[in-house]
Amino acid sequence: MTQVPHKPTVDGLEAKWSQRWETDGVYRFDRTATRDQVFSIDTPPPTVSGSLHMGHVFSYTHTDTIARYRRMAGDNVFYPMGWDDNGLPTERRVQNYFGVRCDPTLPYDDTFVPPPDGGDAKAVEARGEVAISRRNFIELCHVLTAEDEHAFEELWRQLGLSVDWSMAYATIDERCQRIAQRAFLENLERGEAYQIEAPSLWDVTFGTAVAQAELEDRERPGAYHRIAFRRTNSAGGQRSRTDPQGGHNGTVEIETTRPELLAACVALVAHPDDERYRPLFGTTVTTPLFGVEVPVVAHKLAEPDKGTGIAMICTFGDTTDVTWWRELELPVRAIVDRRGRVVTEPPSAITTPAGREAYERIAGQTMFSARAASVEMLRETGELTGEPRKITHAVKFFEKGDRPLEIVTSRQWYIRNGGRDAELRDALVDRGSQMTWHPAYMQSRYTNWIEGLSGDWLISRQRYFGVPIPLWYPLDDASEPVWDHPLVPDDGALPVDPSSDAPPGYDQSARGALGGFIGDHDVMDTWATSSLTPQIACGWSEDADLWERTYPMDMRPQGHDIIRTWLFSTAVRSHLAHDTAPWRHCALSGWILDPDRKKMSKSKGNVVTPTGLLDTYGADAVRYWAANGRPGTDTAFDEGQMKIGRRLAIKLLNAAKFALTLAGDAADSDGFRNDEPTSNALDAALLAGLADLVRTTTEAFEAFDYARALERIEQFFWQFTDNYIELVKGRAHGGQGAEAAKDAHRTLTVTLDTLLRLFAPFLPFVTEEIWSWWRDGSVHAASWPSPKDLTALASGDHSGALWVTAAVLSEVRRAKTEAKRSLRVPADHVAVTASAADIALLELTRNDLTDAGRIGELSLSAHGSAARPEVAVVLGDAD
RNA sequence: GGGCGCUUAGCUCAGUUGGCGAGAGCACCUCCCUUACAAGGAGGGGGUCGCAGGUUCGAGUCCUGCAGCGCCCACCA
Repeated sequence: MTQVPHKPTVDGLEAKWSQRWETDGVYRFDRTATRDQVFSIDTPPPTVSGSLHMGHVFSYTHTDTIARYRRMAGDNVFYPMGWDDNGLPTERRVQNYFGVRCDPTLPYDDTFVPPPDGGDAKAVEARGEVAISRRNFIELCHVLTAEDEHAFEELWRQLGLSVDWSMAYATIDERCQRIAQRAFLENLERGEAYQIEAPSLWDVTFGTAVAQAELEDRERPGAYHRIAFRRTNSAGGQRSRTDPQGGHNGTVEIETTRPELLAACVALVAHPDDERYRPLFGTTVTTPLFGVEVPVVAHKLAEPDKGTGIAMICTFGDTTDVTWWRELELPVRAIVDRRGRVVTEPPSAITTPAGREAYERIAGQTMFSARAASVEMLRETGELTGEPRKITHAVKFFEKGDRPLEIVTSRQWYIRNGGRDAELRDALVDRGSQMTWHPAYMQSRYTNWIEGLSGDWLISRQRYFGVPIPLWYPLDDASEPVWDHPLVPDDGALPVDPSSDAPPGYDQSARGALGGFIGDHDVMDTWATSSLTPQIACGWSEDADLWERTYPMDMRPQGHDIIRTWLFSTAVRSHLAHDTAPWRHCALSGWILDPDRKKMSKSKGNVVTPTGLLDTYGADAVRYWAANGRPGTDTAFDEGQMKIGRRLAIKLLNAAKFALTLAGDAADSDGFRNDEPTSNALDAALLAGLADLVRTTTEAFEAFDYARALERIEQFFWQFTDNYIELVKGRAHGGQGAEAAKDAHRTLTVTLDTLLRLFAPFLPFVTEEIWSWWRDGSVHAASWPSPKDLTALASGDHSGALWVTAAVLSEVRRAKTEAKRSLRVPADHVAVTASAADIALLELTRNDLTDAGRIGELSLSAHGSAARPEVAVVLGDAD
């Protein structure tokens, strides 16, 4: 029985229905479904240490519309949600909030309780940071992230994501750690993970190595310093003249932005074809200040038109230095330590008293101070030519850091990703072609990234809140670790923390002892866990049954900015472990830009919080805004769109109320299984249009183009309310007899029913509300409409009838509006001239038309094949 | 330097195999309290579809070149 409220409202629907969906298990995954019946979604777990922002709402809504469509289309949707709480952002929060510091050398303290003054910044500052073990630190991370996750889940529910909450996971939870460690150990076993000591990019603030994928360039001011090197075999005194023209007389001039690295200089390099420097190849020069003899070498990466065309190679100033050092087999003369300071002990190559003295002045200094000191010394000795020339240049930063990266040599773990192996690289590029990209052009970002890789994936981090590298190293007779023979845990023991657990066959007392062991202190990069979300979500190595039903996954939604990190690293893991692509479809979402076209981000301070908007406009309205963002396209934040979304939701409520009232008892019947098709031209035209709409939106959804689907549905809906309902009012009220009314009632019922299903993926709350007035169950469990059912309801081809009738009605309205009269004013006489075909259709709909337009006399005449009807209107007297 | 994308009304954007006068929403203007909806409804004004060529009976839609904007990447001395 239809129960329509008198004054329907969109307010309060979120709380009402999200609760009902949960208790009814509307979105629960059906574990009995086989792989071909399942649509599995690899939701990228959002980072919980920050607040949710509109970008999240935007892209997660896109995914949800697809999920809801697939569910209605008959798939069993596997739609879990995860939280990414692993990694640096959480560490920083915990550190500040509780006032603690992680010291991985400390033993676990199982009696530890969090400082009670957590959150009280002043109290924390007064007492200073407390050092705790890694395990204790991680426990605190769990405490804090659990709260964050709760808040996130609430918001997602308010937004109406049709997630199966029973399958939530967190990347630092025990199961995820176990899977991450197991996957790593398998990589190790297959030779895909390896450890080497090599120069790598290093963040001096966080004290950790970072990976290529985590770099970003930032423009920074710098200066070229022109510095003279003395040619060793040119003899002469200690202070040879410098030659402003370029130093042919006994000196060679280079330009550098990093004069503080002079002590780390191991060679000068120029292009092999550079005539100016050819005579110097094979000779040596002496470094200024430090008096170290270094060779002049040739390499094709040296660019003749950059600086003076000859550069100094330091170990290590930038990644080019690393390439030169490796390919030219130069010695190491490192002077930068892990804190970003000059090491106190000078390189052994510096032997002269003057050199040692010069080194004294930079030892222990920060790069900044060392640079100033170096420049000063070079001025004193006259080896600085002219003044430093200011420039702006790009410098590499860790994306989360705020000091330039240095390059330091350290022992690190890597996973092969094609960066040093053409065959693997090609195979991974190929995997990209096994996935369908939405939009398609995004694939080139994936391909480009792989083709530009310069090394394998560095996965070890010298941090704490992360999944530990599950290895130990035996200590030899000299108490030196035997790096080549790591000790591996038993699978049953996973996850392990090598800093507090002992390896198989050892006792805890052997830790650090002669002939004993040490644990690996490092954790894995957060991406090393995040890249396993398909394995985590689908239960790899833990739940074979679930794995069988869900992997490889159907869809991976994510932002286009993390193709190089998340998407790519996930492809790597699946390729190595399962020899498959992780997903069939990659759906990329754009960013939310503020009105100034900047990406919204916390650091820019232009973030708008979603909660307030959800409260103001309602979830359906916010979803409407999001769903209007084209796949892959950056979209401006626009509250105006939310207002329109809210209006749409309200309009839907009112139109539904009205349609159901008009339809009366007919609404209670199915509507689809009526004996005879309608013969009314207007009804048939509407139903034909509706069938077309269903076809179009189905195609759009199959191509993951939710935005296109919404656009079409909305367009049809307004046509339905503005024209069809207006035209059919009189007939539905019985103005043309009972039989004619029945057709109208059924058409109203069927159209509303269909529109609700079509709108359901976008406006889940308001559609569910209306559905509940007159239908059983949830609209979200209802089937997606079929065009066949709709065309079966209409007899004859009258598809143009609605259009031409509405066009005439519009002309009549215009006449009234332009006469500044009310639409209630009768039109005494309306004369329409149109093509024969249109006139024939108008004859069929004339009663509806005269009702809706309050037309006294309607005369129709066919004339030629005019494209659009010409309408002459004579208005009546005042009402 | 390489790759990708964008450039349509004042603003935000649709326009999918090239086809009969170029669309929507917002903003602006006019009118209407019509018994579904005044946080509404009915109408209206406004665009040489970035520029220059080309293919075609016909191009916003295809091709070439150019320009501007944005993003990604690059070994940035």
